[in-house]
Amino acid sequence: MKQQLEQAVRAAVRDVYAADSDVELTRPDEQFGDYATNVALQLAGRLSLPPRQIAEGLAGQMLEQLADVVQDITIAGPGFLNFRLHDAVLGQQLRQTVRPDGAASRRSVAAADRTDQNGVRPAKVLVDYSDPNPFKPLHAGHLYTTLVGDVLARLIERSGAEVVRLNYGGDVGLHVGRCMWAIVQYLGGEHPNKLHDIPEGDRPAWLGARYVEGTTAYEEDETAKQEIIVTNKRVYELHATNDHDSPFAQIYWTCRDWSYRYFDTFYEQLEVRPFDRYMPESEVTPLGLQTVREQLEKGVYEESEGAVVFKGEKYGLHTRVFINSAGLPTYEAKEVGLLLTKWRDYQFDRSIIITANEQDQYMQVALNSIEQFEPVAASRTEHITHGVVKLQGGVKMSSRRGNIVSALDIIQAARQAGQESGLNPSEQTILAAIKYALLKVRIGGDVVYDPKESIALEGNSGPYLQYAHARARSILAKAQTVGLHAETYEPGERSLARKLTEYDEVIDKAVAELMPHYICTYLYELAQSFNSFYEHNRVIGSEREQQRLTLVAAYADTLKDGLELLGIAAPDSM
RNA sequence: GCCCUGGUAGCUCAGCUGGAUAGAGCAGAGGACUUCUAAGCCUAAGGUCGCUGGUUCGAAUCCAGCCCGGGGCACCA
Repeated sequence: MKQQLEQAVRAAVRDVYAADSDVELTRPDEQFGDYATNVALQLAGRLSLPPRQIAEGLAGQMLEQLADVVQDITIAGPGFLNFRLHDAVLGQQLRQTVRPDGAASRRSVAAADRTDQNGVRPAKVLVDYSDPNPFKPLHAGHLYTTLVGDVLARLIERSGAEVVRLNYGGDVGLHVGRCMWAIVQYLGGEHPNKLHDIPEGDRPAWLGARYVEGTTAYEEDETAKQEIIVTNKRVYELHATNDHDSPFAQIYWTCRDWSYRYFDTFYEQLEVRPFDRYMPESEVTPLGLQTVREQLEKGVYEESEGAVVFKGEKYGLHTRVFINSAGLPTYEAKEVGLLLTKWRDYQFDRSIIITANEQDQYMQVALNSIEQFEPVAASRTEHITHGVVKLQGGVKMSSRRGNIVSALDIIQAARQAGQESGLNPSEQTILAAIKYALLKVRIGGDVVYDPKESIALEGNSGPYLQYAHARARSILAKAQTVGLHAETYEPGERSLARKLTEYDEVIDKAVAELMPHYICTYLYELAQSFNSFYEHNRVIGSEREQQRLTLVAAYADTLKDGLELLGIAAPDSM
């Protein structure tokens, strides 16, 4: 519908004024119509004509041509053209938008997402997110980045692309050295059998405590620091020699496994989609190291003070170390290995990496260096960054100290707020509260998380929308049948119908820009629109029961589809 | 110092590829209701869109400079 009207406007502009224009229809305030365009205002300067006069010329041309679709075209304000659809057309549009049988069948957007470069097969899109490091605790930031990644992957899937969910994690590197050092200290030497004494449920917390000890020792104790550096090297060697047998290696593999199990449990608890592949650093590091050395000879990288660096200054960036003076790869070299491994294994059409924005500049340097020798893979890679999660009240929770807020603390805070509200929400509702609260704000900036507000049943919250959905289902459950559609609408019905037809446009925009908060905003507005309709219009027992039930059903299906796209469950009753 | 981010109502945020009176929620004020889940509905109040210039018929939106917050700037990730 939108495209059809846009074409009609473009054609009219061509026919009447012999001009080309980029026409983008918008959704105006309801009092004006169903669709609007400001094309007359844009043309006014070029044509040296008053905008309202241009609008009149266009309206006259289109009115006849669009008679089957549009009941009127009006001109308002400085020269906006407003279109109002026939009720029957709106009803037809609604049937195309909402398909109760298979919500997931809705198509979407951008050809670039839907197909590969030649437009033949579905595009293969890699989405790399969450990326927790084994041997380190999951903090609030991991919770956020996991939810963002999960929903972006869902959005891309909705566009028809084939999505591969990747989880990259640092199972080698200084943080592992720190933790391994503290583990060995704790065990009183390299005694892997002593690990069995630690109860299964305590293991994540136990590893977290060791990590904090190792970090503190590294910063405060010079002897420990030297030992940790040695430990770090031994971890790399263990991978290089494929050592699974030495006592040190046994400790490493056992604890690494604990970490991965802990991550899996976490993802299950969050009810996010499972990952298709874990790509631990140890797996990509050799290729990264080798590539950086090769490109060092070709002049992409340079030696400086014993290290191998990329000088980003000529590209407006800064210099970063890829291989340190001890010959060990830094995160940068690992990133090279990661990207090349992705490229080798998937030949992706698009690769998206989601991280916190503190990695923004570093990633630019890494990508810029890769562009010098693998330009296609680099150009198909996008880095999306988000901010930091803060608890209401301004508590920071990011550093690698021991005073961080863990991911589970966030869930616990929501649960507690739920209990204090006296409503004892289900786990499903607690998850809805957290997910919606974090996803409703635009990705990019920091997010302030307020447990009380998130779990609140009034206002723009996940539980509110779950309830709105359950309410609609309950009306439908009371009805015998649901009508087919309406040919005419009363004003209250029409408003809701119009709002419902915006759904596809909102999804398209959310997918195209990878901005899930558009969906949140829309769903909330939709619920408000429905509540207002419902307050003023009797459904069951009304003369227009069938027409209204159609709207209720379309509304419930739309809410459910939208919530599920956000990874939020929509139970039929609450 | 340089680079990246952000600065919209008391609080938390939408709006930012320029357009019709700058929108929500929370908090605070008022109201309706013998009815399908009131977790709702209706009404009013609340704004120098960080500041100053510029571009434009038109700027919260684009450009420049400045102020304030967060992050990053060589061997951590």
